[in-house]
Amino acid sequence: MPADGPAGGENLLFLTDEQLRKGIEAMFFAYRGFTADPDRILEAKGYGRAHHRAVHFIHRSPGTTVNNLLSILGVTKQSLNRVLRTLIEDGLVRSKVGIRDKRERHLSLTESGLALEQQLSDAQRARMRDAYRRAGPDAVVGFRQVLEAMMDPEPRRRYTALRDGGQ
Amino acid sequence: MPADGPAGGENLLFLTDEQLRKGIEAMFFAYRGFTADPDRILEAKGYGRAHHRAVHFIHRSPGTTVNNLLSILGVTKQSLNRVLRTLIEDGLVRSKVGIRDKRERHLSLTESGLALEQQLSDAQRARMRDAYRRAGPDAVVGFRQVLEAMMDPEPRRRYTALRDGGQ
DNA sequence: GGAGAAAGTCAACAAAGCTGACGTAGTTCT
DNA sequence: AGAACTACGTCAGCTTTGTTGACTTTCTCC
Repeated sequence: MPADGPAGGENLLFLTDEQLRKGIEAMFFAYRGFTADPDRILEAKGYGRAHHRAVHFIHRSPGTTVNNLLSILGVTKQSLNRVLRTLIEDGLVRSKVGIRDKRERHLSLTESGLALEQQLSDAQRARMRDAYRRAGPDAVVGFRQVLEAMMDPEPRRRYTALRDGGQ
Repeated sequence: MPADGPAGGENLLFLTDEQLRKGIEAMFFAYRGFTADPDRILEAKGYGRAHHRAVHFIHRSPGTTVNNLLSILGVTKQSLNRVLRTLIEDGLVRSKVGIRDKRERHLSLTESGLALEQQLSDAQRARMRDAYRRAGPDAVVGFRQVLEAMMDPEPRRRYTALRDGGQ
């Protein structure tokens, strides 16, 4: 046992506090890089990260309801409403009264909304593509596995549902 | 060429827009999980994520100066100062006037500051450890590679310097 | 010794989160 | 038909954390 180190036989060096600390800091710095490009674009247009998230998820699920968006984003309706109102006023998002249930509002992107989404996701995908390319396919698989394991159960359920089914 | 798909020979399926979109969303949901546990602890004590970051990096580099911390965190000194002031008032952080240069303040954690840091990093490491364990060592290597490739150059330089040298 | 740079502090403002209360329209249950 | 519930929107007010601008103290260099 002494020869195998404190872990006692298995190779668990990747679970040391030091390794975990590095993972934590990597997550911090990487997330900042991940949001940096969209942040610059958004700032120039007077929007923030909250607008980006709304636009992204409306784009992914056109016709989604406010309530639906709320549970994906995990914010209060007052907070989302503030963002949504400016997006609708600026003509980037369309809100249509539901047919079956008229209490619901179905959200979708307008032409200019789609244009902004394109611009934002182009920038973010470029960053992601570059990282993927430099790290290689095997690393990408591992990357996704760890991220998925790090999510809370409910977002994970939501994520994996879209992961494979998403076209 | 048609048999190999549009990429033309290489296996670049992991670079499709759809794959990249999944990576982007995974990053979003995972980061939320990543910060969830510390956020709960902090909220109970009346602190926010900014306090966590300050405490973390002071812990990692005791005796660091305000300016140094500033460039790691990438915020304005006024913003950091507000956080630092409450931490000092509450007796979690110690600020010592520099000996060689009296303009500088050297920061370090007090006993109770260390206790909070411990509590926060325990929670965050537990989450990270669990994710690592479930994904396995190979996945962890890939995870770190992609994150590193996603950072902006300057944070990456700073990160890799600490990555291997850190104790 | 004086000019200017550097480190840190104070004040005031903005974005985006939160809670709580309330209104309105539409749906469902009894 | 009436009561209860749901979806959405809004007002008011608070917090955290980012910003810029103005200021003091301290050091460095000419």
